[in-house]
Order: sequence, then structure tokens, then C-alpha cells
Amino acid sequence: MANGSANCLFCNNKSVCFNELTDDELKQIEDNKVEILYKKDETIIKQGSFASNIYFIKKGLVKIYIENSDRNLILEIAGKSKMLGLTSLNHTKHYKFSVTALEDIVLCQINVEVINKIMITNQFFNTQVIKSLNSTIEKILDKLHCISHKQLNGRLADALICFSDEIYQNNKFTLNVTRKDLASITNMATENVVRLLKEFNDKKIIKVSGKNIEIINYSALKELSK
Amino acid sequence: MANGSANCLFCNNKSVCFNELTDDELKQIEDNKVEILYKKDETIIKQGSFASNIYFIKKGLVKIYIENSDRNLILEIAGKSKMLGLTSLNHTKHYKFSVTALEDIVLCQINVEVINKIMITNQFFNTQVIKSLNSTIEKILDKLHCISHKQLNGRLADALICFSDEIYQNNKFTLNVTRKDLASITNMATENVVRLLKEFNDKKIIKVSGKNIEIINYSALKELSK
DNA sequence: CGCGAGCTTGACGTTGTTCAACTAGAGTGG
DNA sequence: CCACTCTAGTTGAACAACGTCAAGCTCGCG
Repeated sequence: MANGSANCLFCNNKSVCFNELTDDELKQIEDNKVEILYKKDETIIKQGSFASNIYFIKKGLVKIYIENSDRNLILEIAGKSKMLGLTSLNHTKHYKFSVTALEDIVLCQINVEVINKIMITNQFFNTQVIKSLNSTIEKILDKLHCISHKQLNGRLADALICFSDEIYQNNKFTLNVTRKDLASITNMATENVVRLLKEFNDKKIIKVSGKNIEIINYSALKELSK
Repeated sequence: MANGSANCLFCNNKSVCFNELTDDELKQIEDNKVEILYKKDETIIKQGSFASNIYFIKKGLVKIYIENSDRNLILEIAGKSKMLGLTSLNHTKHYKFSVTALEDIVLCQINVEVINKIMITNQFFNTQVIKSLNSTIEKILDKLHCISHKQLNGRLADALICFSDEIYQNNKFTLNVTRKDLASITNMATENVVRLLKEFNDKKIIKVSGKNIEIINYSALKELSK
């Protein structure tokens, strides 16, 4: 299943970044990439290691997080079409975050030198990279705002809305993350995640059953998020 | 003092971004920029407004912050050589933050179209822009880490170290910001800033006298920052 | 069938915010 | 020049929010 010779030219999983590449540029990528399968819980990027590759997720969910001695902070749960590692372009030599598979993952690993090269030859690609960086900045700013201004229930509401709207795109979903992960996303104690989920459940805002969550009263969640 | 025809070619205040521009490219910038003087407390960028310009600070300190109904969050105190507005390149049409002058400011306002154009023609410039974006990401991540993992005294210690090491580059400085601003930097109540400054003062870690602050025991501050 | 990790619950203590009152200094107008 | 006002800064006490601790539960897996 995983192999390094999958043809980029006919890949229908391409990121919008790659849409306008010439056949020659796609060939360059193909020659400098491998497709890899990761199993659940495997580490894809380790914080602090040399940043020599860019990753493109073809299938599955990952968590992107900052490691810390006491506890981690999950920046984002990302899936299909996400590019990882752009934030190291031309800047730091080391990854500033870790990435772990939340389920079985298929991804393309591309050498950073090729990316740099194509950014020079292809203006559209270059623009897409900058867009991606700016979108990252916007996301982190939102997170910063959320964590610094909102209380526990608002933060958990935000997380649930994100799961429903963006990650699973369904008001009924089965979490790929533990309660502890939810705590790392919302920056609170695991116990508080449990208490609040129960509270939301009792108030008929959501329906919780283990990892299965259904959002019943979306507007109440939006209200909690303030 | 402020005028639009200052010559970019012979400007010795140039950001590293502009260092490798050709004479022709500098001429393009010159034709699409104005130099402006802002007085203390004037708004330079207003959150939500159209993002059609890039700003380059030639002189003076500004605060960059996210506005919020209840209270603001200061992202950075920036000064000479800082580029503002790059985070809107090719992405959002509106500024996601506000910028206000903390003292009298001289800056160059450059039309974003010229910046976009030069990013195509000059690879070095393009690389510098990406570096700048990535450095912004790193800064915000540090802030996120600080606010989410550290307690009040650690956060204030961080802020004081930043003022000493980066902003004023002197262990003795006169603050350009109010106590309330310090609170917006460290995400705490103004009262707590006052209490902690007093506590640090009593413990002979710093010496506070109104806006004048001297760092006496730097390593103790580093320790508090953990 | 038992072990262990993840989950759940309640009690309790700490941390940090809010409120209210007071002070000092800077600017304003008579 | 002196009241007056306004804002920034300061202080203490009460309170709420949140984290920690300890204990028990559940379920999957060997």
C-alpha cells in the first residue's frame, strides 16, 4: 500500500497548492517524495528534530501539539489535505511541535529542498504557501484568543463546534481523541472535561455516550462560546 | 519631517528584507510609499479595516494587540525595523489586529500591490517575507505557551525579561506602557500587575519607581519564568 | 478472570478576578 | 493660583473559578 512511486501526476488527492504545477514540477516532487503509512499512535513529527521534510496528509487524522514537561497543548486536529512543516521553511532548523497519528494515516513526505525550488519557479505555488502560513497564524491567534479570554465552558464549546463543523463535518461523531486530549485542546484539567461534558449532556445541549457525541442544541453551544 | 518623497535608495534604515532589492525595485517602492509621523496614542492600524498596506517602522515603539469587547490582548511591543501587515498578504482582506503608537512614530506605508509584485521578481525578498511570517508564528506560539502553562509571576517575569532583553536592551528602562497594558501583555488583571511588581520589588528582584524599572536579580526572574 | 488505562465523581485548596475604596499626579478652567 | 476633575495606580477583602487529590468505576485485552 505504502510506496514511494505513486504517481503525483495523476494523484487526485492533491492539495490546492499543487494544482497549478507544471508536469515537470510534479515530476520533481515525485522524484523526491515517499508515501508512508503510519499506524495509530505513531509519531510522525517529533518536536526538536531536524526539519528537513514537508508532509502532506492524504488520509486520516493527526494531532499537532507542543510538548511540555508538565502537559501538552494541542494546537490543531488536522486531516486530509493538511500540509505539515511549512512553518519551518527558511526559518528554523528544527520542528517546533510534534505530530502523532490519531488513526491509520497515509501521507506523502516531500523533501524541503524541492519545495524551496518550486517556490522559486512557480508563483502560484509560492502564493499558496504564503496563504497557508497566514492561515496558520490566524488559527493560532484564534486559539490564543480562546484560551486567554474564555472560561472553561466556552473553550469546550469551541472545541465541540470545531469537531462538528470542521473535523468531522457532522453533528454526530465518534471522537478519535481521549478525554485527556480534549483537555490538552482546551487547556484545562481532564476532570473538568468530564464534568463539563456531563453538564452539557444534562442540559440537553449534547448527547454523550463514551466517545460518541451528538450535538443537539447547536445554538446553545454557540452561545456558550460567546 | 514626514514626507512621501524620502529616498529609499539611500535610506539607511532599511529592513533586511529590502537589502538585496535592485535599484529599480527600490524605485518602485519609493513611488508607492509615504513616510508618516504618528503621535503617541494614535491608531496606526485598526482591527477589521481593509488590509491594503504594509508598514515599516523607522522609529519608535508600538503595541500590536487583538481588540476584544471585555479586554485586549497585546501580542507584541514592536519597534524599529518591524514590518506590519505581512500577515494579511494573499490571505485575509482585513487586519486581524490593531496597532497603536506608544510614543512618536516614524514609519513608511507601502502599498501591498508593490510588495506582491516584488515578491515575484525578487527571490531574496520573497524568502525574507516567509522568514518573517515564520518568525511571527514562532512568537505567537511562545505567547500561547506562556499564557497557557505559566502562572502569574512567571508571565510577568517573562514580560520583564522581554522588555530588558529585546525592547529596551538595557536592564534599566522607563516603561512606555501603563499597568493596564502590562496586564494586557500578560493576560492578568491590572491589580495583579501592581501586586506582583511590588512583590518583586520587595524581594529585591527588581527596583520599581513608577514607570522606571531596574532589573536587579536577572537570574531570579529567569527562575520565576521557569 | 484479573490487570491496567482511561474515565468519573466528590471534596478541598489554591489561584486569580472582582469589587470597592482610596491616593497621587496631571490637566483644566475660573 | 487654587479648586476641580479625571485618569492611573494602589490596596485589602470577598468571592468565584479552576486545579489537585483521592478513590472508585468500566471496559478491553491478554
